Amino acid sequence: MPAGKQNAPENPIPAQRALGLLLSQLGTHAALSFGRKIAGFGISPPHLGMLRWIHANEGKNQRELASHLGVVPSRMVVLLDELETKGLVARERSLHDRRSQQLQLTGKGARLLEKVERIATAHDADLGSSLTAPELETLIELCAKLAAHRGLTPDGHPGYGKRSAANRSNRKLGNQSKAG
Amino acid sequence: MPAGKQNAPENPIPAQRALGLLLSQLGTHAALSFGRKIAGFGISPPHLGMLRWIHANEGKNQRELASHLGVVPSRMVVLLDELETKGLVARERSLHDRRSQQLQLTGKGARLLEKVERIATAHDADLGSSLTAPELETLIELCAKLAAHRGLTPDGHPGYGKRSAANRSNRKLGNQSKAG
DNA sequence: TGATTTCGTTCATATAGAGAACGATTCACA
DNA sequence: TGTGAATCGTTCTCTATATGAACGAAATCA
Repeated sequence: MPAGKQNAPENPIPAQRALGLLLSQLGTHAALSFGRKIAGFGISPPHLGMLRWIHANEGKNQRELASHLGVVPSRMVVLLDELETKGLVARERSLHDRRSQQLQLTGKGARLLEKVERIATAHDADLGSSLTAPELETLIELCAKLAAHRGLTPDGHPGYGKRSAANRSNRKLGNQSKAG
Repeated sequence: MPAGKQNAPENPIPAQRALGLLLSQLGTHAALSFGRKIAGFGISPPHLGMLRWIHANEGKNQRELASHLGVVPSRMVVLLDELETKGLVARERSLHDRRSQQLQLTGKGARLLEKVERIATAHDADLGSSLTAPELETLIELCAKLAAHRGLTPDGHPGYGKRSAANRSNRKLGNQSKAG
């Protein structure tokens, strides 16, 4: 489909077939387009991940949330500030340990989460709309297999800090962004 | 492996099966881990994309490179400065149009590209190492199908600016990063 | 009790990316 | 042929994202 670009001497894997490149493209596309869909609600994909976790783990503190998501505590403060300012999440000093903040969704937060989950579901359906049902099933299965093998669990998924769940130990990176 | 997290009331698509989330996770993981592998050479994945394109399109100018990669011109200046400083790329004022800069790889750049392509090939192999050969073939095929349907060509792939090839028109986004 | 650790926070800093404006040049065309 | 418009690359400014150091308050250890 695209023209021009025939004169490549060496021949590494043709770009169309490079798994890493494909995944990077698709992942970025999926995340950005989803981000656009929920931007109107004033939240970003990272925020959604937080809302989900808080919803499933009411009363846990910031530390736990941060480590599940692979975010540094100081960053978590900012992200939570944003959600709290919008009235979606409430921080409450724990009675047992007055250092820690217990997190919970507000009614508004819970309602918003529900709405956004519907959008996420529709987004997923849209993403796979060019495949047949069995193809889609296969794709998801293979992706899940890959993710499991790389230690990528639904919690602490990349996109929250460069130290993703799978790299929590690995310090020291050069400069880079995404793509490959 | 991780415990706790059973009490989710509504039930949207279980996170393990959400295509968008999986792709976002895998894509970010693939890009970051690849970025780590080539960081030692002083370049990042975006730089590699540039080297590839320049190699395949010697003599074209920055404008063309920028638009193929979906990067804003002012950003391209910086990225090219980095490659030029490292002696990998040469800018040369065009004789026909003295506004534009013709791009080409230096010998050093070409040699580096070759080395890095080998790493990329190995990286791809590693990514798919948990699948059987036919599974891998299937996965790549399905991903390619998805990518083609979304208008994501090997040129101008996401990871270069938030306006990926597929969104070149779409302005105005809220705040967001990746993940979905 | 005093030393140490933990939690959340602030602050300083770094990086990536977008957009506005600009000088130099080229182009359109009257 | 000359002038206004468009184009190319650049610099500057701003914002978003992310990290790490240091710190106060509180808890825990010894």
